Amino acid sequence: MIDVAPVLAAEYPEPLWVQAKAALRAQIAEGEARPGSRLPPERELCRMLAISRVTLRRALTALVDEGVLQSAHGRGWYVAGAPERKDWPNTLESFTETAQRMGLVAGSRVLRCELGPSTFDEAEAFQIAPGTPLYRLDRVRMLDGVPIAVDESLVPADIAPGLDGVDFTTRSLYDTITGLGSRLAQADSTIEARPADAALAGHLAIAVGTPVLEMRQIVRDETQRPLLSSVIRYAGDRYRLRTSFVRSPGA
Amino acid sequence: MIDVAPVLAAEYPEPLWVQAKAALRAQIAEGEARPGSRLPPERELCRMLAISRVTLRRALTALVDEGVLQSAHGRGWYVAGAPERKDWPNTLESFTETAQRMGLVAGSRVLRCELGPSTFDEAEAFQIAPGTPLYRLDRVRMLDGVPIAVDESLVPADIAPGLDGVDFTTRSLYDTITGLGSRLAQADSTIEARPADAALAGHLAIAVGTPVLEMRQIVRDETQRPLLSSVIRYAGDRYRLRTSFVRSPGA
DNA sequence: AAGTGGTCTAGACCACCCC
DNA sequence: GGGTGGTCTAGACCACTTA
Repeated sequence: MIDVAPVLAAEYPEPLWVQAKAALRAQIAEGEARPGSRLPPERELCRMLAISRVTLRRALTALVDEGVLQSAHGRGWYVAGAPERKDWPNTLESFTETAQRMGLVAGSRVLRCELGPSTFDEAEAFQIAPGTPLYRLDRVRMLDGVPIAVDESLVPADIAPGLDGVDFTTRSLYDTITGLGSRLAQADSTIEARPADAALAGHLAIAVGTPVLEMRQIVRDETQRPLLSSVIRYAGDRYRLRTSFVRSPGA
Repeated sequence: MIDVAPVLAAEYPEPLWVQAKAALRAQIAEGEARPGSRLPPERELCRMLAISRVTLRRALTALVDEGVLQSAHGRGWYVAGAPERKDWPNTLESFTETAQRMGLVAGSRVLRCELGPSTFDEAEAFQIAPGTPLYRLDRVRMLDGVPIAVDESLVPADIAPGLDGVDFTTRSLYDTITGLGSRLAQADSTIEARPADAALAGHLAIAVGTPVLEMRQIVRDETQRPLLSSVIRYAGDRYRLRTSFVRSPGA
Protein backbone atom coordinates (compact mmCIF):
# COMPACT_ATOMS: atom_id res chain seq x y z
CA MET A 1 0.00 0.00 0.00
CA ILE A 2 2.56 2.51 1.08
CA ASP A 3 5.26 1.72 -1.34
CA VAL A 4 7.21 4.91 -1.64
CA ALA A 5 9.55 6.51 0.81
CA PRO A 6 8.28 10.06 1.09
CA VAL A 7 11.05 12.55 1.44
CA LEU A 8 10.75 13.87 4.95
CA ALA A 9 13.20 16.59 4.22
CA ALA A 10 14.72 18.42 7.12
CA GLU A 11 12.96 21.63 6.16
CA TYR A 12 12.65 23.86 9.11
CA PRO A 13 9.34 24.30 10.72
CA GLU A 14 7.45 21.06 10.73
CA PRO A 15 8.37 18.43 13.31
CA LEU A 16 9.06 15.03 11.89
CA TRP A 17 5.98 13.46 13.39
CA VAL A 18 3.71 16.07 11.79
CA GLN A 19 5.31 15.37 8.45
CA ALA A 20 4.91 11.66 9.02
CA LYS A 21 1.27 12.20 9.91
CA ALA A 22 0.67 14.12 6.72
CA ALA A 23 2.49 11.51 4.67
CA LEU A 24 0.48 8.72 6.18
CA ARG A 25 -2.77 10.59 5.70
CA ALA A 26 -1.94 11.31 2.10
CA GLN A 27 -1.05 7.72 1.40
CA ILE A 28 -4.23 6.53 3.06
CA ALA A 29 -6.34 8.99 1.13
CA GLU A 30 -4.80 8.18 -2.21
CA GLY A 31 -4.42 4.48 -1.87
CA GLU A 32 -7.42 2.33 -1.42
CA ALA A 33 -8.62 3.66 1.88
CA ARG A 34 -11.21 0.99 2.34
CA PRO A 35 -12.11 1.09 5.96
CA GLY A 36 -10.68 -1.93 7.63
CA SER A 37 -7.63 -2.29 5.45
CA ARG A 38 -4.42 -2.95 7.31
CA LEU A 39 -1.29 -0.84 7.35
CA PRO A 40 2.20 -2.30 7.19
CA PRO A 41 3.74 -3.14 10.55
CA GLU A 42 5.16 -0.30 12.57
CA ARG A 43 8.72 -1.42 12.16
CA GLU A 44 8.36 -1.49 8.41
CA LEU A 45 6.71 1.93 8.37
CA CYS A 46 9.68 3.19 10.35
CA ARG A 47 12.00 1.92 7.66
CA MET A 48 9.92 3.36 4.84
CA LEU A 49 9.58 6.78 6.47
CA ALA A 50 13.10 6.67 7.84
CA ILE A 51 12.02 7.69 11.31
CA SER A 52 12.19 6.06 14.70
CA ARG A 53 9.38 4.03 16.11
CA VAL A 54 8.61 6.55 18.85
CA THR A 55 8.17 9.29 16.29
CA LEU A 56 6.05 7.09 14.07
CA ARG A 57 3.81 6.21 16.95
CA ARG A 58 3.32 9.85 17.77
CA ALA A 59 2.00 10.37 14.25
CA LEU A 60 -0.17 7.27 14.43
CA THR A 61 -1.59 8.34 17.77
CA ALA A 62 -2.47 11.74 16.36
CA LEU A 63 -4.33 10.04 13.51
CA VAL A 64 -6.22 7.94 16.01
CA ASP A 65 -7.30 11.12 17.76
CA GLU A 66 -8.60 12.36 14.43
CA GLY A 67 -10.48 9.15 13.86
CA VAL A 68 -8.47 8.14 10.82
CA LEU A 69 -6.84 5.04 12.23
CA GLN A 70 -7.32 2.55 15.00
CA SER A 71 -4.98 0.01 16.46
CA ALA A 72 -5.53 -3.61 17.45
CA HIS A 73 -3.03 -4.94 19.87
CA GLY A 74 -1.51 -8.05 18.45
CA ARG A 75 -2.94 -7.55 14.98
CA GLY A 76 -1.96 -4.28 13.41
CA TRP A 77 -3.11 -0.82 12.40
CA TYR A 78 -6.34 -0.44 10.49
CA VAL A 79 -8.00 2.38 8.59
CA ALA A 80 -10.94 3.45 10.71
CA GLY A 81 -14.38 2.50 9.51
CA ALA A 82 -16.04 5.45 7.83
CA PRO A 83 -19.48 4.33 9.02
CA GLU A 84 -19.05 6.22 12.26
CA ARG A 85 -22.79 6.50 12.68
CA LYS A 86 -22.57 6.55 16.42
CA ASP A 87 -22.90 10.18 17.22
CA TRP A 88 -22.43 13.43 15.47
CA PRO A 89 -19.97 15.40 17.44
CA ASN A 90 -19.33 19.04 16.86
CA THR A 91 -15.65 18.61 16.48
CA LEU A 92 -13.32 21.33 15.35
CA GLU A 93 -11.92 20.14 12.06
CA SER A 94 -9.48 21.74 9.71
CA PHE A 95 -10.42 21.95 6.06
CA THR A 96 -7.77 19.33 5.36
CA GLU A 97 -9.23 16.96 7.91
CA THR A 98 -12.73 17.45 6.57
CA ALA A 99 -11.47 16.66 3.11
CA GLN A 100 -9.76 13.56 4.41
CA ARG A 101 -12.96 12.43 6.07
CA MET A 102 -14.77 12.76 2.77
CA GLY A 103 -12.05 10.99 0.85
CA LEU A 104 -10.99 14.08 -1.06
CA VAL A 105 -7.69 15.89 -1.43
CA ALA A 106 -7.47 19.39 0.00
CA GLY A 107 -5.35 22.06 -1.63
CA SER A 108 -4.88 25.80 -1.68
CA ARG A 109 -4.03 28.68 -3.92
CA VAL A 110 -2.22 31.16 -1.73
CA LEU A 111 -3.42 34.70 -2.34
CA ARG A 112 -1.41 36.34 0.38
CA CYS A 113 0.99 35.25 3.08
CA GLU A 114 2.72 38.10 4.80
CA LEU A 115 3.65 39.63 8.10
CA GLY A 116 2.29 42.99 9.15
CA PRO A 117 1.24 45.07 12.14
CA SER A 118 -2.15 44.37 13.66
CA THR A 119 -4.93 46.91 13.55
CA PHE A 120 -6.71 48.02 16.67
CA ASP A 121 -9.63 45.66 16.10
CA GLU A 122 -7.41 42.71 15.34
CA ALA A 123 -5.32 43.37 18.42
CA GLU A 124 -8.43 43.46 20.54
CA ALA A 125 -9.58 40.11 19.21
CA PHE A 126 -6.23 38.53 20.02
CA GLN A 127 -5.79 40.36 23.31
CA ILE A 128 -2.47 41.79 22.22
CA ALA A 129 -1.12 45.29 21.81
CA PRO A 130 -2.11 47.11 18.61
CA GLY A 131 0.69 46.95 16.08
CA THR A 132 1.94 43.58 17.29
CA PRO A 133 2.92 41.63 14.16
CA LEU A 134 0.37 39.28 12.63
CA TYR A 135 0.56 36.89 9.75
CA ARG A 136 -2.13 37.35 7.14
CA LEU A 137 -2.80 34.21 5.16
CA ASP A 138 -5.40 34.34 2.42
CA ARG A 139 -6.11 31.17 0.50
CA VAL A 140 -8.54 29.79 -2.01
CA ARG A 141 -9.36 26.39 -0.57
CA MET A 142 -9.94 23.57 -3.03
CA LEU A 143 -11.17 20.00 -2.99
CA ASP A 144 -9.77 17.86 -5.77
CA GLY A 145 -8.88 21.08 -7.54
CA VAL A 146 -12.34 22.63 -7.35
CA PRO A 147 -12.47 25.98 -5.53
CA ILE A 148 -14.74 25.67 -2.52
CA ALA A 149 -14.02 28.61 -0.28
CA VAL A 150 -11.83 31.60 0.42
CA ASP A 151 -10.11 31.54 3.79
CA GLU A 152 -8.65 34.69 5.33
CA SER A 153 -6.71 33.81 8.43
CA LEU A 154 -4.76 35.79 10.98
CA VAL A 155 -2.14 34.35 13.30
CA PRO A 156 -0.10 36.29 15.85
CA ALA A 157 3.54 36.15 14.84
CA ASP A 158 4.77 34.92 18.19
CA ILE A 159 2.59 31.82 17.95
CA ALA A 160 3.89 30.72 14.60
CA PRO A 161 7.30 32.20 13.77
CA GLY A 162 8.39 31.68 10.20
CA LEU A 163 4.89 31.13 8.91
CA ASP A 164 5.58 33.14 5.78
CA GLY A 165 8.25 30.65 4.81
CA VAL A 166 5.80 27.79 4.60
CA ASP A 167 4.30 26.68 1.31
CA PHE A 168 0.60 26.36 2.05
CA THR A 169 -0.31 24.99 -1.35
CA THR A 170 -0.66 21.57 0.22
CA ARG A 171 0.16 22.09 3.87
CA SER A 172 -2.44 22.40 6.57
CA LEU A 173 -2.39 25.54 8.69
CA TYR A 174 -3.70 23.53 11.65
CA ASP A 175 -0.90 21.03 11.33
CA THR A 176 1.64 23.82 11.02
CA ILE A 177 0.44 25.60 14.14
CA THR A 178 0.24 22.31 16.01
CA GLY A 179 3.74 21.48 14.90
CA LEU A 180 5.02 24.75 16.27
CA GLY A 181 3.86 23.83 19.72
CA SER A 182 0.41 25.36 20.08
CA ARG A 183 -2.65 23.29 20.70
CA LEU A 184 -5.94 24.16 19.07
CA ALA A 185 -8.72 23.34 21.47
CA GLN A 186 -11.88 25.26 20.77
CA ALA A 187 -13.42 27.63 18.26
CA ASP A 188 -16.17 30.17 18.73
CA SER A 189 -17.96 30.71 15.48
CA THR A 190 -20.59 32.83 13.88
CA ILE A 191 -22.26 31.72 10.68
CA GLU A 192 -24.37 33.66 8.24
CA ALA A 193 -25.41 33.74 4.61
CA ARG A 194 -24.19 36.62 2.50
CA PRO A 195 -24.03 37.48 -1.18
CA ALA A 196 -20.69 37.07 -2.94
CA ASP A 197 -18.89 40.27 -3.82
CA ALA A 198 -16.88 40.68 -7.00
CA ALA A 199 -13.54 39.55 -5.60
CA LEU A 200 -14.96 36.48 -3.92
CA ALA A 201 -17.00 35.57 -6.98
CA GLY A 202 -13.86 35.75 -9.06
CA HIS A 203 -11.91 33.43 -6.80
CA LEU A 204 -14.69 30.87 -6.61
CA ALA A 205 -15.83 31.17 -10.21
CA ILE A 206 -19.40 31.98 -9.25
CA ALA A 207 -21.72 34.86 -10.07
CA VAL A 208 -21.72 38.04 -8.01
CA GLY A 209 -24.53 37.91 -5.48
CA THR A 210 -24.55 34.13 -5.24
CA PRO A 211 -25.22 32.93 -1.68
CA VAL A 212 -22.10 32.32 0.36
CA LEU A 213 -21.80 30.70 3.77
CA GLU A 214 -19.65 33.00 5.85
CA MET A 215 -18.08 31.55 8.98
CA ARG A 216 -16.02 33.67 11.34
CA GLN A 217 -13.99 31.75 13.87
CA ILE A 218 -11.66 32.47 16.73
CA VAL A 219 -9.70 29.37 17.61
CA ARG A 220 -8.25 29.15 21.11
CA ASP A 221 -6.00 26.84 23.08
CA GLU A 222 -6.85 25.26 26.43
CA THR A 223 -6.05 28.47 28.26
CA GLN A 224 -8.51 30.41 26.09
CA ARG A 225 -5.68 32.23 24.42
CA PRO A 226 -6.64 33.16 20.86
CA LEU A 227 -4.37 31.46 18.35
CA LEU A 228 -6.09 31.98 15.05
CA SER A 229 -8.82 34.13 13.63
CA SER A 230 -10.33 33.29 10.33
CA VAL A 231 -13.13 34.22 7.98
CA ILE A 232 -14.07 31.45 5.61
CA ARG A 233 -16.56 32.04 2.82
CA TYR A 234 -17.90 28.90 1.22
CA ALA A 235 -19.70 28.80 -2.10
CA GLY A 236 -23.25 28.07 -1.02
CA ASP A 237 -23.84 25.13 -3.29
CA ARG A 238 -20.48 23.50 -2.69
CA TYR A 239 -20.34 23.11 1.04
CA ARG A 240 -22.51 22.10 3.92
CA LEU A 241 -21.62 22.66 7.53
CA ARG A 242 -22.62 20.12 10.07
CA THR A 243 -22.67 20.38 13.81
CA SER A 244 -24.70 19.35 16.79
CA PHE A 245 -26.27 21.33 19.57
CA VAL A 246 -26.78 20.07 23.08
CA ARG A 247 -29.54 21.07 25.41
CA SER A 248 -28.13 22.60 28.56
CA PRO A 249 -29.38 20.84 31.67
CA GLY A 250 -30.88 23.95 33.18
CA ALA A 251 -33.22 24.63 30.31
CA MET B 1 6.33 21.15 46.28
CA ILE B 2 6.56 17.58 45.22
CA ASP B 3 8.83 16.30 47.89
CA VAL B 4 8.12 12.61 48.10
CA ALA B 5 9.08 9.84 45.77
CA PRO B 6 5.83 7.97 45.20
CA VAL B 7 6.33 4.27 44.78
CA LEU B 8 5.60 3.61 41.18
CA ALA B 9 5.76 -0.11 41.63
CA ALA B 10 6.39 -2.18 38.57
CA GLU B 11 3.19 -4.07 39.13
CA TYR B 12 1.38 -4.51 35.91
CA PRO B 13 -1.99 -3.01 35.80
CA GLU B 14 -1.54 0.70 35.25
CA PRO B 15 1.04 1.97 32.79
CA LEU B 16 3.74 3.98 34.42
CA TRP B 17 2.73 7.21 32.78
CA VAL B 18 -0.82 6.85 34.10
CA GLN B 19 0.51 6.35 37.59
CA ALA B 20 2.79 9.33 37.14
CA LYS B 21 -0.15 11.41 35.96
CA ALA B 22 -2.16 10.45 39.03
CA ALA B 23 0.78 11.16 41.31
CA LEU B 24 1.34 14.56 39.76
CA ARG B 25 -2.31 15.48 39.95
CA ALA B 26 -2.51 14.39 43.56
CA GLN B 27 0.53 16.43 44.48
CA ILE B 28 -0.83 19.43 42.66
CA ALA B 29 -4.19 19.09 44.34
CA GLU B 30 -2.73 18.69 47.81
CA GLY B 31 0.05 21.17 47.60
CA GLU B 32 -0.69 24.77 46.99
CA ALA B 33 -2.21 24.50 43.56
CA ARG B 34 -2.28 28.19 43.06
CA PRO B 35 -2.70 28.74 39.38
CA GLY B 36 0.53 29.96 37.92
CA SER B 37 2.84 28.19 40.33
CA ARG B 38 5.76 26.41 38.73
CA LEU B 39 6.60 22.74 38.84
CA PRO B 40 10.13 21.42 39.32
CA PRO B 41 12.09 20.95 36.08
CA GLU B 42 11.33 17.86 34.06
CA ARG B 43 14.67 16.26 34.78
CA GLU B 44 14.15 16.64 38.47
CA LEU B 45 10.64 15.25 38.29
CA CYS B 46 12.12 12.28 36.48
CA ARG B 47 14.48 11.69 39.36
CA MET B 48 11.76 12.11 41.97
CA LEU B 49 9.33 9.79 40.23
CA ALA B 50 12.08 7.47 39.09
CA ILE B 51 10.85 7.41 35.51
CA SER B 52 12.33 8.43 32.21
CA ARG B 53 11.74 11.79 30.69
CA VAL B 54 9.69 10.39 27.81
CA THR B 55 7.33 8.73 30.23
CA LEU B 56 7.09 11.83 32.37
CA ARG B 57 6.27 13.96 29.36
CA ARG B 58 3.52 11.59 28.38
CA ALA B 59 1.94 12.18 31.78
CA LEU B 60 2.44 15.92 31.56
CA THR B 61 0.91 16.04 28.09
CA ALA B 62 -2.13 14.16 29.32
CA LEU B 63 -2.53 16.70 32.09
CA VAL B 64 -2.36 19.49 29.55
CA ASP B 65 -5.19 17.83 27.66
CA GLU B 66 -7.18 17.86 30.85
CA GLY B 67 -6.47 21.49 31.42
CA VAL B 68 -4.48 20.96 34.61
CA LEU B 69 -1.08 22.11 33.39
CA GLN B 70 0.48 24.21 30.70
CA SER B 71 4.03 24.49 29.49
CA ALA B 72 6.19 27.46 28.63
CA HIS B 73 9.10 26.70 26.42
CA GLY B 74 12.23 27.97 28.04
CA ARG B 75 10.59 28.61 31.40
CA GLY B 76 8.92 25.59 32.90
CA TRP B 77 5.64 23.88 33.67
CA TYR B 78 2.88 25.82 35.35
CA VAL B 79 -0.37 24.93 37.01
CA ALA B 80 -3.13 26.16 34.74
CA GLY B 81 -5.06 29.06 36.12
CA ALA B 82 -8.17 27.13 35.39
CA PRO B 83 -11.28 27.75 37.25
CA GLU B 84 -13.27 25.31 35.14
CA ARG B 85 -15.77 27.06 32.96
CA LYS B 86 -19.10 25.37 33.28
CA ASP B 87 -20.42 27.13 30.23
CA TRP B 88 -21.73 24.57 27.81
CA PRO B 89 -20.29 25.69 24.52
CA ASN B 90 -23.09 25.16 22.08
CA THR B 91 -26.53 24.98 23.55
CA LEU B 92 -29.65 23.99 21.70
CA GLU B 93 -31.94 26.97 21.88
CA SER B 94 -35.39 27.48 20.53
CA PHE B 95 -36.09 30.56 18.48
CA THR B 96 -38.14 31.88 21.37
CA GLU B 97 -35.30 31.39 23.84
CA THR B 98 -32.82 33.07 21.53
CA ALA B 99 -35.16 36.01 21.22
CA GLN B 100 -35.51 36.31 24.97
CA ARG B 101 -31.76 36.21 25.41
CA MET B 102 -31.49 39.12 23.02
CA GLY B 103 -34.30 41.01 24.69
CA LEU B 104 -36.69 40.70 21.77
CA VAL B 105 -40.17 39.28 21.39
CA ALA B 106 -40.61 36.18 19.26
CA GLY B 107 -43.78 35.58 17.30
CA SER B 108 -45.10 33.53 14.43
CA ARG B 109 -47.45 33.62 11.54
CA VAL B 110 -48.74 30.09 11.16
CA LEU B 111 -48.80 28.98 7.55
CA ARG B 112 -49.88 25.42 8.18
CA CYS B 113 -50.59 23.21 11.18
CA GLU B 114 -52.12 19.90 10.29
CA LEU B 115 -51.96 16.17 10.82
CA GLY B 116 -51.16 13.83 7.95
CA PRO B 117 -49.50 10.56 7.04
CA SER B 118 -45.71 10.49 6.82
CA THR B 119 -43.94 9.92 3.55
CA PHE B 120 -41.34 7.21 3.15
CA ASP B 121 -38.44 9.64 3.61
CA GLU B 122 -39.98 11.27 6.64
CA ALA B 123 -40.66 7.90 8.22
CA GLU B 124 -37.07 6.90 7.69
CA ALA B 125 -35.81 10.03 9.40
CA PHE B 126 -38.01 9.38 12.41
CA GLN B 127 -37.44 5.65 12.41
CA ILE B 128 -41.14 4.96 12.24
CA ALA B 129 -43.37 3.12 9.78
CA PRO B 130 -44.32 5.01 6.60
CA GLY B 131 -47.79 6.45 6.89
CA THR B 132 -47.58 6.97 10.64
CA PRO B 133 -49.26 10.32 11.34
CA LEU B 134 -47.10 13.43 11.59
CA TYR B 135 -47.86 17.02 12.45
CA ARG B 136 -46.69 19.53 9.90
CA LEU B 137 -46.15 22.98 11.31
CA ASP B 138 -45.00 25.76 9.01
CA ARG B 139 -44.40 29.17 10.48
CA VAL B 140 -42.94 32.53 9.59
CA ARG B 141 -40.82 33.37 12.61
CA MET B 142 -40.63 37.01 13.61
CA LEU B 143 -38.69 39.18 16.02
CA ASP B 144 -40.56 42.25 17.19
CA GLY B 145 -42.85 41.80 14.20
CA VAL B 146 -40.07 41.60 11.61
CA PRO B 147 -40.03 38.37 9.59
CA ILE B 148 -36.72 36.60 10.17
CA ALA B 149 -37.13 33.03 9.00
CA VAL B 150 -39.50 30.36 7.76
CA ASP B 151 -39.63 27.23 9.90
CA GLU B 152 -41.05 23.96 8.56
CA SER B 153 -41.26 21.42 11.36
CA LEU B 154 -42.44 17.83 11.60
CA VAL B 155 -43.43 16.07 14.82
CA PRO B 156 -44.64 12.48 15.13
CA ALA B 157 -48.22 12.48 16.35
CA ASP B 158 -47.65 10.12 19.22
CA ILE B 159 -45.06 12.44 20.74
CA ALA B 160 -47.33 15.46 20.83
CA PRO B 161 -51.01 14.57 20.68
CA GLY B 162 -53.31 17.49 20.08
CA LEU B 163 -50.64 19.68 18.56
CA ASP B 164 -53.04 20.99 15.91
CA GLY B 165 -55.15 22.54 18.63
CA VAL B 166 -52.38 24.84 19.83
CA ASP B 167 -52.16 28.46 18.77
CA PHE B 168 -48.53 28.87 17.77
CA THR B 169 -48.79 32.58 17.11
CA THR B 170 -47.07 33.15 20.42
CA ARG B 171 -46.50 29.67 21.85
CA SER B 172 -43.10 27.98 21.55
CA LEU B 173 -43.00 24.57 19.90
CA TYR B 174 -40.17 23.52 22.22
CA ASP B 175 -42.17 24.46 25.28
CA THR B 176 -45.20 22.62 23.93
CA ILE B 177 -43.30 19.40 23.30
CA THR B 178 -41.56 19.64 26.64
CA GLY B 179 -44.85 20.21 28.37
CA LEU B 180 -46.22 17.03 26.81
CA GLY B 181 -43.56 14.96 28.51
CA SER B 182 -40.73 14.68 26.00
CA ARG B 183 -37.26 16.02 26.63
CA LEU B 184 -35.29 17.65 23.87
CA ALA B 185 -31.66 16.76 24.38
CA GLN B 186 -29.62 17.14 21.26
CA ALA B 187 -29.84 18.29 17.67
CA ASP B 188 -27.81 17.23 14.66
CA SER B 189 -27.70 20.00 12.15
CA THR B 190 -26.55 20.82 8.68
CA ILE B 191 -26.15 24.40 7.61
CA GLU B 192 -25.76 25.84 4.16
CA ALA B 193 -26.34 29.01 2.17
CA ARG B 194 -28.97 28.90 -0.56
CA PRO B 195 -30.83 31.43 -2.69
CA ALA B 196 -34.41 32.28 -1.71
CA ASP B 197 -37.13 30.88 -3.94
CA ALA B 198 -40.30 32.79 -4.75
CA ALA B 199 -42.39 31.45 -1.87
CA LEU B 200 -39.71 32.05 0.73
CA ALA B 201 -38.94 35.49 -0.64
CA GLY B 202 -42.61 36.38 -0.37
CA HIS B 203 -42.85 35.32 3.26
CA LEU B 204 -39.71 37.16 4.28
CA ALA B 205 -40.25 40.20 2.07
CA ILE B 206 -36.90 39.82 0.37
CA ALA B 207 -35.91 39.51 -3.27
CA VAL B 208 -35.82 36.15 -5.00
CA GLY B 209 -32.28 34.82 -5.00
CA THR B 210 -31.24 36.62 -1.83
CA PRO B 211 -28.90 34.49 0.31
CA VAL B 212 -30.67 32.44 2.92
CA LEU B 213 -29.15 30.44 5.78
CA GLU B 214 -30.74 27.02 5.66
CA MET B 215 -30.49 24.89 8.76
CA ARG B 216 -31.84 21.35 8.85
CA GLN B 217 -32.13 19.81 12.27
CA ILE B 218 -33.18 16.57 13.80
CA VAL B 219 -33.81 16.99 17.51
CA ARG B 220 -33.61 13.91 19.69
CA ASP B 221 -34.18 12.98 23.30
CA GLU B 222 -31.63 11.33 25.58
CA THR B 223 -32.28 7.93 24.04
CA GLN B 224 -31.52 9.28 20.58
CA ARG B 225 -35.15 8.97 19.60
CA PRO B 226 -36.03 11.61 16.99
CA LEU B 227 -38.65 14.02 18.28
CA LEU B 228 -38.64 16.85 15.83
CA SER B 229 -37.36 17.52 12.36
CA SER B 230 -37.16 21.04 11.08
CA VAL B 231 -35.88 23.11 8.20
CA ILE B 232 -35.38 26.74 9.10
CA ARG B 233 -34.47 29.27 6.45
CA TYR B 234 -33.19 32.57 7.80
CA ALA B 235 -32.95 35.75 5.77
CA GLY B 236 -29.19 36.07 5.33
CA ASP B 237 -28.91 39.63 6.55
CA ARG B 238 -31.26 39.24 9.49
CA TYR B 239 -29.78 36.37 11.42
CA ARG B 240 -26.46 35.09 12.55
CA LEU B 241 -25.90 31.67 13.97
CA ARG B 242 -23.33 31.21 16.64
CA THR B 243 -21.84 28.03 17.97
CA SER B 244 -18.57 26.61 19.09
CA PHE B 245 -16.55 23.66 18.03
CA VAL B 246 -14.26 21.67 20.28
CA ARG B 247 -11.22 19.71 19.29
CA SER B 248 -11.80 16.02 19.77
CA PRO B 249 -10.08 15.09 22.99
CA GLY B 250 -7.05 12.90 22.83
CA ALA B 251 -7.77 11.68 26.33
C1' DA C 1 6.38 -19.72 18.00
C1' DA C 2 6.26 -15.83 15.22
C1' DG C 3 4.50 -11.40 14.41
C1' DT C 4 2.51 -7.24 16.08
C1' DG C 5 1.32 -3.31 18.95
C1' DG C 6 2.24 -1.11 23.93
C1' DT C 7 5.45 0.64 27.11
C1' DC C 8 9.74 2.30 28.81
C1' DT C 9 14.57 3.75 28.95
C1' DA C 10 18.99 6.62 28.51
C1' DG C 11 20.93 9.78 26.00
C1' DA C 12 21.43 13.25 22.48
C1' DC C 13 20.60 17.63 20.26
C1' DC C 14 17.92 21.77 19.48
C1' DA C 15 15.23 26.14 20.52
C1' DC C 16 13.84 29.23 23.79
C1' DC C 17 14.09 32.22 28.03
C1' DC C 18 16.41 34.83 31.33
C1' DC C 19 20.45 36.48 33.68
C1' DG D 1 25.79 30.73 29.55
C1' DG D 2 22.97 27.99 32.12
C1' DG D 3 18.53 26.22 32.71
C1' DT D 4 14.38 24.73 30.61
C1' DG D 5 11.07 22.50 27.48
C1' DG D 6 10.65 20.16 22.52
C1' DT D 7 12.03 16.60 19.54
C1' DC D 8 14.19 12.42 18.08
C1' DT D 9 16.70 8.04 18.27
C1' DA D 10 17.97 2.98 18.98
C1' DG D 11 17.02 -0.63 21.55
C1' DA D 12 14.79 -3.41 25.01
C1' DC D 13 11.06 -5.94 27.05
C1' DC D 14 6.12 -7.02 27.60
C1' DA D 15 1.29 -8.36 26.14
C1' DC D 16 -1.78 -9.79 22.70
C1' DT D 17 -3.11 -12.35 18.43
C1' DT D 18 -2.77 -15.93 15.24
C1' DA D 19 -1.32 -20.18 13.47
